[in-house]
Amino acid sequence: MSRELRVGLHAAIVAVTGEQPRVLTVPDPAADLPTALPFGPLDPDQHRTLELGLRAWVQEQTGMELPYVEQLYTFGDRDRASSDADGARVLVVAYLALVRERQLAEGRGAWESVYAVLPWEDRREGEPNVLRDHIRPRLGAWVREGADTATRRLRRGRVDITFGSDSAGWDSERVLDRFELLYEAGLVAEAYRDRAGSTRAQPDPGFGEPLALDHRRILATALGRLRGKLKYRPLVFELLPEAFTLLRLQRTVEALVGVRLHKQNFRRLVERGRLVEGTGRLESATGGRPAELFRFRREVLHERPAPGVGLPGLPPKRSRRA
Amino acid sequence: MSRELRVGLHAAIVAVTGEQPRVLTVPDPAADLPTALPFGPLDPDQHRTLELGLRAWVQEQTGMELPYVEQLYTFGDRDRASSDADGARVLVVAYLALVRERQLAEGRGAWESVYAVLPWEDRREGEPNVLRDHIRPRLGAWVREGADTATRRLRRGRVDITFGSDSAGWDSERVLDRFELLYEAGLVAEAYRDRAGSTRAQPDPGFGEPLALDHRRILATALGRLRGKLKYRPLVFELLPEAFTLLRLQRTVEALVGVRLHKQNFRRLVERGRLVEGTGRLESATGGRPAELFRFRREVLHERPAPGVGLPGLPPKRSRRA
DNA sequence: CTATAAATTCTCACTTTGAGCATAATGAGG
DNA sequence: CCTCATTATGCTCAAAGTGAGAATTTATAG
Repeated sequence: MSRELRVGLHAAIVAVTGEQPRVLTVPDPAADLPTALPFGPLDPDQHRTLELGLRAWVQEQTGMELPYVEQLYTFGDRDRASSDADGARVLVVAYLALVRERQLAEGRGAWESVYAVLPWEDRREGEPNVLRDHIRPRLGAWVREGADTATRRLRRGRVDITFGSDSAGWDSERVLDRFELLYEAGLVAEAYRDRAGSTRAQPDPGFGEPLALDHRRILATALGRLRGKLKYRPLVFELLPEAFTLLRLQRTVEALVGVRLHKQNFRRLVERGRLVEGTGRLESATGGRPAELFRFRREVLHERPAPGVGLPGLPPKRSRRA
Repeated sequence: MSRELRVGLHAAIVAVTGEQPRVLTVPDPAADLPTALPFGPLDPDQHRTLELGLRAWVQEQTGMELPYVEQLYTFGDRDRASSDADGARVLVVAYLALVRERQLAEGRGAWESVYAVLPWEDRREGEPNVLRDHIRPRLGAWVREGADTATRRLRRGRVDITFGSDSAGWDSERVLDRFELLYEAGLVAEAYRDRAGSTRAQPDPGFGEPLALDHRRILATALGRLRGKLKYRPLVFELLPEAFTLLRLQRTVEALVGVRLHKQNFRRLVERGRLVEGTGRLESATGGRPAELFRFRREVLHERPAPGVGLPGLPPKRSRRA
């Protein structure tokens, strides 16, 4: 007799408010951890498609309609927070959704800062201290702990390629690789949950706020996908109001990618790509010269096959000092 | 009482032999259609991860080990060839695998040409006739059939952006978009299977060989993903022998992307990216001057975060005449 | 009226692309 | 042996795209 099989639909709903990327969280139903992403089981009878099922659960738990939804990945590891208390096998189908910032009704969830969950991903002010002071040293230790030379070289290679080094730069899209590496190295709280008798003590607080279940992994997948897709699809505009200044657009991209951009070159890219058009109106609350308000040119969707914001290089502030 | 839920693991196993991309097919177990991709149900007790389950099924059905496997997408539409005969709800988790060309043991599957299944995707000799003579006209008809002006404009936009037009070029990665459009327009055999009483007669033979179940959709997803990823990951080398000439490398990329490339520029990209290194040995069966044999420089994986073959433009043969 | 903060415009050197021409090394046919 | 077809490999050049930063404009806060 075969074990029972269930499928959960989970949503990383992302918005950007006040130059911070945020993710919508709800109280964890299991209640031993504070926050979870909205999720619920697929109902084979009611839900005609997976995405409709997801929308139904999000609607029920947060009252929210989702204008943009995209499937991320299906997780099914047996030993990784994906089996129920009653021993059923549970698959997790994870989705990314993008919404504009908005108020949430009481008790219908809260916006959690993405970088509170994944602190090492925000490099807008240069490499964050937590990376230099906590993460890199402990990754270094993990490399040295490798049983033999081959293992150590392999580990060193993985650390370098995911977290960057002198030779290889920081690849903003490798969010999931970085999280998985921290998980394998036993540096994030999830590692304790899954392999109870781990060798280490509780991880440093700097290693980010864990979420319920596998939800931090889902968030990492979502952020990585979002960062990658930004470059060739005009997704940012899902996160912005109808009219916005170019600086606001830039700040929103920066918030997501976790890196500062060169202002003039960013504008050049956006304008050359004909992604926006001026509205004539001005925004005067800028603290300086008023900025023109722009709107997204929806037509690009019918003009070029792969429009996107692209990423000009960052100004050489406190970077490249790994 | 809830309907039963099952999960199928399906593999698009791709190789390139003789300048043709191929996909591994096995006899369809249901036997009313000739060929299917290898697949089998997830066993919640035996399969520790989804990928291991997939490998087990492929091993059993084809005797093949898979060096490279990547999850593609999870399909779960209730009304689209994804529910079993006995009425259970079935999810399909689709994977892409890459292997080197090899002989198959008797009755352990056969290599089917990818472009026999998706003929409109091969533009190496310019836009294929089937597109001009059959597909575009019927898509045009579908556009005109739209109930109102808005619908027609929307349809026209979708056709232009997926199949290209004067303004928008051909985007080789939109393989799935194209298949889905043909499905919606009722031009591929799958559309008949799913909505029995369709308005149209059988589709033209030029619309490609259907596969069992939803497998052509999976193949379209696989090809699109492969085409996209080729540009920033060194996947081609999974499909090539240890040593190869630069022309062979180029032909393999061309076979997958379905487009001809400019030879000198292609080489420049490959060499500047330091993706390969010469072996000193020569291949003399070229029909002209012998070519040097190269090998993949595995080190790039530890040097740059996003190496890949990139795509120089195509020579202006019979192109851009949509 | 002046300092400060942004917004907007321009420049400029440098790299990367797209295309095509030129030269080199084979085997086949005379 | 000589010539040609065939493919490999090198080289050039203009056009377009990038990275960095200077200069100019128009607000607001004293």
